[in-house]
Amino acid sequence: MLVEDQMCFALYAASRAVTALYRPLLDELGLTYPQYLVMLVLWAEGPSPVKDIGTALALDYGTLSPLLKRLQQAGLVTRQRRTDDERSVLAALTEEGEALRERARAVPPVIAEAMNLPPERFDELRAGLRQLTDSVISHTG
Amino acid sequence: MLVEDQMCFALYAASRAVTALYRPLLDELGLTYPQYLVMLVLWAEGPSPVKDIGTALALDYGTLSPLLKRLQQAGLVTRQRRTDDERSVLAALTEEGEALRERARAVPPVIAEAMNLPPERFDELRAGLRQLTDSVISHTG
DNA sequence: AGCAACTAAATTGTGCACAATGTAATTTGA
DNA sequence: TCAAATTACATTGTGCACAATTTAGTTGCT
Repeated sequence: MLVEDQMCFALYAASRAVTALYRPLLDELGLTYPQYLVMLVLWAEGPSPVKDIGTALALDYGTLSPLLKRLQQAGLVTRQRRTDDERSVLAALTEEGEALRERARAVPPVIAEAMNLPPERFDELRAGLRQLTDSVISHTG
Repeated sequence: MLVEDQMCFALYAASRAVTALYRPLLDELGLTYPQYLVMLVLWAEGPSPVKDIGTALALDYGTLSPLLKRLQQAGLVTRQRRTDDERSVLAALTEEGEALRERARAVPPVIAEAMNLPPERFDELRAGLRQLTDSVISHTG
C-alpha cells in the first residue's frame, strides 16, 4: 500500500474508531454522533437556521433535514419557519433539549481520557488535521 | 466550548474533506472510496477471504457483503466459496479488476499534492492518528 | 410592476457503517 | 461420537453523507 493511501486510511480508521468510542456514551443520551454535533451547535449558539448549522458542520440539507426531524421526534428541538423569511427554518432547543446539556457534560472527559494523548501532542494533532482540511478544501473548492 | 475546538470534529471534518477530494478521481474509475480501499487490499494481497479484508480495513460483513456484490456486479471481482472450508468466501480480482490498477496509479500523486504537507508534518500527523486510533481501540475493546 | 436570478429547504436515490439476527459449516470437548 | 460452541458470512433495519432534482419564497433588475 502506498504512503498516501496510508494517510487516508489512518484518517478514515481514526474517525470511525473515535465515533465508536462516542457511541455507548451517546446511546445513553439517545443521540447519534452527528446528532450530538448538531446539539453542540444549538447549545453553543442558541436557535439557529438550518443553513447556519450546515455551515458550522459542513453538512447539507440532505443530511440535516431528516436528522433534525428525528431530533424533533425525540422532543429535543423545535423547527419553525421564520416569519420574516419563510424560506428559512429555525431550529431551537426544547426544555428537554436544554436539559440534556447537563448530562452531556459527562461525555468529553471520558473521550479525552480514552484518547490518552499528552496535551501538546493533542494540540499538534488537531492543528495538523485543521491544516490538512484547509489545504484539501482549498484544492477542491 | 465551540464545536470547532474539539478534536473529534477536526477528525470528522478532515475525514469527510479527504473523501470528497478522492470522489472526482475515483468517479472516473467507477469506484467509491470504501470500494477503492477494498481494491487496494486485493491489489496488494491477491485473492483474499472476506474475513481478511474486514480485518485489514476494520469493516464488518454488513458493510463488505453488499460492497463486494457491487464490485462483482461491476465486473471487477469474483466471489467463490472455498472448497476446503465452505464457510469462507474468497474474493479475487478479474482481469478488469487487475487492469484498473494501472489507471488507479494516477490517484495518489494528486491526493498527496492537494494535502500540501511537508514530509515531516505528514509523517507526524499519520503517526498521531495511528496512536490515537490504538489508544481509542484499546479503551473500547 | 414583472420576470429572472437566487436562496433555503425538502425529497429521492445510492452507498456506506454498524447493530442485531439468522444460517450453514466446522471445530470442540466430555 | 455427537451435542455445544465457534466461525464465516448474509440479511434486515436505522441513520448518516451526498448528488441531483424540486418547491416555495425573496431579491434584483429594468
